[in-house]
Amino acid sequence: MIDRYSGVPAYRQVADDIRAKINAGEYGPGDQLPSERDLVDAYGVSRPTIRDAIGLLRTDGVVIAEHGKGVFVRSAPPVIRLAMSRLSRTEREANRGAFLGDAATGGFTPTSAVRIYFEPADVRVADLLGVDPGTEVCVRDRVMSANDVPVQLSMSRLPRTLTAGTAIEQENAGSGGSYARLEEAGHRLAYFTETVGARMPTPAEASTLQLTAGTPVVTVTRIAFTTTDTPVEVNDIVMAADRFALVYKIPAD
Amino acid sequence: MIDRYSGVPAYRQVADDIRAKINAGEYGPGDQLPSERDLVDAYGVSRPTIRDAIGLLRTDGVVIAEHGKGVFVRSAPPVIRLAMSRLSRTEREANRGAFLGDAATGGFTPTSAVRIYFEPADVRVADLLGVDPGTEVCVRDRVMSANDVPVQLSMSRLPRTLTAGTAIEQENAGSGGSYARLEEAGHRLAYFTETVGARMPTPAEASTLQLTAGTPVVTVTRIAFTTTDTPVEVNDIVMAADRFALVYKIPAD
DNA sequence: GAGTGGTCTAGACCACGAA
DNA sequence: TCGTGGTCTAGACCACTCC
Repeated sequence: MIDRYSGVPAYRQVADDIRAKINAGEYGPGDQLPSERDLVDAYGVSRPTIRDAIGLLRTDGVVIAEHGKGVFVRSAPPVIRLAMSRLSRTEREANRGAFLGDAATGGFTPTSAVRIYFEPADVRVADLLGVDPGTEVCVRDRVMSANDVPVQLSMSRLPRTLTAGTAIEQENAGSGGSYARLEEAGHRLAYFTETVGARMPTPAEASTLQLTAGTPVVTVTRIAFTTTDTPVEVNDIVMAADRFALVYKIPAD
Repeated sequence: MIDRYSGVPAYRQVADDIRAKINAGEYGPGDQLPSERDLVDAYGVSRPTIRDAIGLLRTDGVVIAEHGKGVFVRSAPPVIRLAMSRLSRTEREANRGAFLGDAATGGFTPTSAVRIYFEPADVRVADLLGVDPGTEVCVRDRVMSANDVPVQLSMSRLPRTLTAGTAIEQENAGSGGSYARLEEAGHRLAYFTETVGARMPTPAEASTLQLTAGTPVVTVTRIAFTTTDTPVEVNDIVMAADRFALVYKIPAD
């Protein structure tokens, strides 16, 4: 099964062969692969080599290993599509904050845990908010869950001059969320910018989002602007890449 | 240095320790880590264990190993920010296709290699384009490079009924790109949707994009719609996540 | 208890890069 | 030539899952 003289490392050949079998449907989603010991016999290499091969497939997100049970072909969870409309005033007036809007669109039961605290703005946040570094900001640090599975982290920061005395500084910001409170306080929102990227999760993110190896995170930095083009909130969002897709609509003019 | 009785695997403790030193600035971006043999002595574990630790940091994109040279702390390449305006008619009329518009925004020298071919639409593409499966589509399969480094893959498909006899079926679609040709042919574009996600690259993608381990790809599926809400193009774009960020503007109403 | 993956060792040899 | 990472072996013992 393994060509010793091809120049391609044995563990790569094994990984490629298993990957090919998965693509060919020989192993379907959820199927169990042969045990590592069986693969040792099948390919005629040592167990560490087999483990290197499986390690490759794991970091690529192709398979998942379960201790004591076996290695299984990964089946993709349903993707939740997040539309831009989740940020619309209509949604807010229907009592939904952004994440609850997501839930309505995505069809899952949302829960969220919030931690509120205050801190001086660091250079990046100050720059994005157009304030001086050190200005006190209100931080709403949230873990959002869909059907009790944590799927999104959100760290929202607003200058405290805007939040003092409002429900934004409460754990429950009230119906329509912080954006609704901002508008009530006279800061009418005009638009948001979202800067989207992706990277591998930090260990902390991997653990709270219960990410399996080989799952990147999508990062969104959302900035809310008022009708006077003043930034009033910067929100750093991290979500599991295998569970979300973001949909944007762009005018052609 | 290693606590044998903590329950935390040795290779994890080593990885965490090195990661902490990087975060603390003890090793800065571009710095070389001690050699694996030195780390063996420093931590008192075997080389495979050290290699497991470094493997973790590699798949997390924290360090890069260079054969024969050493292991280095990764320094993030400058991120190219892609704004929505790259799809505007103004950009097209300034002779720029979407990728050339990206280049103007991102400040890099763009080149691109195109392969044109025709094939029947598969179920997904047919569905997105609103045509019957099997309908012949024109495929523009491109590898885009910035300063001669491949950074983006783009697979654009249009129903051949729209492209027959136009420069879209030529390797060089002409100034303003395929979108300009479509509008000249009377298919005035109204808007695009972009569906953004992320995942680990396939081996083929990792090799053509020259991705180091631990770099995910950002995927964008762009669909172009005409003023009659007819989809005319579906474009699957794959880009290195460490080199791009996508910026979208969302109205608040 | 039997089978699974998880961790770890102490070596060996190879391929690459730089001096 | 020497130091670097890359690959590979043949074991060992542990932790988890299921019967």
